[in-house]
Amino acid sequence: MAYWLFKSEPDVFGIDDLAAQPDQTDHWDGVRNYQARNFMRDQMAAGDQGFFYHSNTKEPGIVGIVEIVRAGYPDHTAFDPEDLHYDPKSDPDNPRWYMVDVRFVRRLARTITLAELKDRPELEGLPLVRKGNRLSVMPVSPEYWSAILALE
DNA sequence: GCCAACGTTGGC
DNA sequence: GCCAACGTTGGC
Repeated sequence: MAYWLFKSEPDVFGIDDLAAQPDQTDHWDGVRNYQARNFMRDQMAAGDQGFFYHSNTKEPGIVGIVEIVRAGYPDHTAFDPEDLHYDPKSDPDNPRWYMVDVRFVRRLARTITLAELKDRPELEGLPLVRKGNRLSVMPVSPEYWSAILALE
C-alpha cells in the first residue's frame, strides 16, 4: 500500500466537488505530465491512499484524504476534441495519458497549509515542498504520511 | 541532439 | 497580476 498526493485547484475541482459526486468517486483526469502519468499508470493501486491538496488558492494546503479505487487506465478525455485536455497525439489504440479513480474518504479537521509543511524540518524531503516542484501527482512516503497526519 | 522560445504551474 | 521554475516544442 502506497501513499500519494493529488493537487487540484479548488475553483476548478475541490474536495467538496469530489464529495458531491455519485459514490463520492470520480476519475482523476487531465494529467498531462509524463512523470505524473507514470505514477498513475504504473504504480497506483486500488487501496492506496492520497492527500487532497488545494493549489493556486488563498491558503494552499492539504485538506483531505482520498482512496484510490481503480488503478491506472486510459484517460478518455484526451480523445475528445471538445475537451479542455484533448491531445490529438493520444490514440485510443495506444493511449498516452492515464487516470485513476479516487473516492472521498474524509476532510481533515483543518487545512494543513503549505507554509506549515515548509516550516517542518522533518518534512524537508517531501517533494511538495521542494523548490520548483510542479508535479500535480506525487508519491508520499509512509514516514511523511504519518508525520503530516500528526499535524492535523 | 542542442537549445532558444514558448507555455504552464502555482506561490506570493 | 507578477514572475520564477520547469517541461515541451521545433528549428537547425
